[in-house]
Amino acid sequence: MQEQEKKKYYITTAIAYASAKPHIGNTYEVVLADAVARYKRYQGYDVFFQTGTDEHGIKIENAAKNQCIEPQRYVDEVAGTIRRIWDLMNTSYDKFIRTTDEYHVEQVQKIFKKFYDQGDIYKSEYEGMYCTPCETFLTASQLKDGKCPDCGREVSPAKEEAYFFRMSKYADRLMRHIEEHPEFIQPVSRKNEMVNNFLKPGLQDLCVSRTSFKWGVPVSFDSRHVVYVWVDALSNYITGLGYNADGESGELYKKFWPADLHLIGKDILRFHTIYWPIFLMALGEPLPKQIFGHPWLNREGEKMSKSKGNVIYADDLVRLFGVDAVRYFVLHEMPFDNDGSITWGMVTERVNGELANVLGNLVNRTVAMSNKYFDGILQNTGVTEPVDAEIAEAVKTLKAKVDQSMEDLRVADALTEIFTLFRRLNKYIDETAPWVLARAEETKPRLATVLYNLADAILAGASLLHSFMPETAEKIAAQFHGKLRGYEECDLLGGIPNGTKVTDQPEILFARIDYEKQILPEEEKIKQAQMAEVAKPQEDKLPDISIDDFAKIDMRVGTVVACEAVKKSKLLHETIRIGAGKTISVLSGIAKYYTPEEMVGKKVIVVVNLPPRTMKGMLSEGMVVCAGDGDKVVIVSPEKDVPDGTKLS
RNA sequence: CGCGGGGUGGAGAAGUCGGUAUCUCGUCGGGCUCAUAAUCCGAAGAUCGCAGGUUCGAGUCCUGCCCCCGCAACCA
Repeated sequence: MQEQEKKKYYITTAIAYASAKPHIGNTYEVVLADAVARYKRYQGYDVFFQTGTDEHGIKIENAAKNQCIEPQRYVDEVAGTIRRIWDLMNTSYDKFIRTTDEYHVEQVQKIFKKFYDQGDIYKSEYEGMYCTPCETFLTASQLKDGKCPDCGREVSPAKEEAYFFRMSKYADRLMRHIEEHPEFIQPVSRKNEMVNNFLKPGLQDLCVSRTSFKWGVPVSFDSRHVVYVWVDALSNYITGLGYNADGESGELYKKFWPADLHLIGKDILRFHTIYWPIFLMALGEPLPKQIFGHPWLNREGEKMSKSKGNVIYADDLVRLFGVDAVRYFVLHEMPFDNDGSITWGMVTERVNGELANVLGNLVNRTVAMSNKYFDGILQNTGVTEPVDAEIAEAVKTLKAKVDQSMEDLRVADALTEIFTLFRRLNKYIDETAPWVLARAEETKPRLATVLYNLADAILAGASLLHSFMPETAEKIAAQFHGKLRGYEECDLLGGIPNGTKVTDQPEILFARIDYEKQILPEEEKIKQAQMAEVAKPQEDKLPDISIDDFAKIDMRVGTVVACEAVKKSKLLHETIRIGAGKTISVLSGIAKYYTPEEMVGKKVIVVVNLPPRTMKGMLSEGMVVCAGDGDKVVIVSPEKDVPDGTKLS
């Protein structure tokens, strides 16, 4: 970079929805952004890193109602939790914006008005399914079994007055922008998805206001409406910098907008690559330079969910492994465009195999030898061997490699490169065999240089590591009583002054962890606690019925005599014997939980007096009684053997 | 034929413009003893989902098929 003025770099994460405590998958995004932000600062950029919380919407309104508190109090609490976790992860954000902040609300109102005045927003009617008790509109995709996902009750079609944004007006311009800026949507594989699925078929106008709930930014010229999520949430990227829709924007805005990078989850890529640019076009503001939709961190292929007791939270991880171990894990373990995976066992393996064995042990043995052979004094005597050049070369090329990886946002690769240096240094120790050099007086000068080189190269590596694991890098520097190096000199050796004394009390950077003893019991505890929390009593008890109502249900014991999976569905097709020579055909949505083989021979309970129904072209004449909900389903069987056809009462 | 993503040694991944298949973990054998039962070296192990095709040559390009994962539908 030239000596001129520092280049600016504005990076944001998506703002976190303040309805619940974020799990490690959500936390990953901020850590990733933090690593990028820190590295850019290290390279000399003037960085502004913004994150925050999205605090409006019906979900929050309802959650607050359930706790009998004001929505504002509710979001204050959750936003506090979120910010505490971001801080716990040692993220270096410059600004934490909340969509309930006054300046934000004011600007959102102005932006909305401006769109309306320009004719980009018009009033119409929103049609959809409506759940009356919850007072919520639901899209087809939100419905669960055709019913309300929250209360499970019937929904009915309804209309609501709403404002819409005329997306079509800007679609061509956006399409052109995307084609002309191949780097705009990252990873590129997602670009086609957006273009083919949303732009090419023609953009639908977007509903941007609601009257069905109150907890949102009021529309200034129509008090029955509140601004619906996207205009509100996306605007944070400019309001946080002091954007002013009808006047002079603040200095920060002038300096930092447009954003260099919006780092978001792949699920909301559509909103950031289509709606957000169009809003900006409508405002006459420049578009962000790049939007990166990162993959998800899953739990061994499954989604995290409390009812499975497999949600992993950042604070639990930090308690058991330490901040930098968690940062290392999420940054290193995430592939570039596939979803990543996390388990307690995997984190343990990484901590032991890489942080303790490769890095921690390297620092430890280097410090220990310096103390043992030279009372901790580092001295470059100039006695070199050809192998030293290889180390110098490794240090020199490391910077370029990390630069390139970070440029491509391949943060995991950058970390791998740094650890490749540490592995190389472990090898260097074996190649030079300091303990052999220590045996004779005449090889002592060589020994001194070897230890000096080691310390020197470790410091260089630690300097580059700082963006990813700040605490660890500083701890390493402290052990050598040295300083982390600036970007300009981190690829050069010889930076340690001769005579520097290393610590005589080496600290273990990462202790090895015994999974069975230290982690497993904790993991179990956490799991139990989550499942207990989810097991809700009373609450969703159905209305009372009479004994007569119950008597109307004809349930029989049956035996599955044949069973096959129905192709391309979640269905199993069972043939069930419900009496001598009498069988019925039943379809059940349990293919995810049982294989056809294990179903055959099972005793089940069948409801036999339901009207037959056709699914996937096959007839179902009854229903197998199961226990459970969407996440876990088990078949109910009689506790002792009874003949098929036995009635339940 | 719903949309999208993916199938590479036991596990997880890399593989840019087609040219000897790479890394980490694990396994086995060996070395070393400074170090956190750490470290270093070596070996075994992949017909790169299957079948065709283009090519002097394909994990990499084309066609068809199979399987897995999200989302949608179905889930009496």
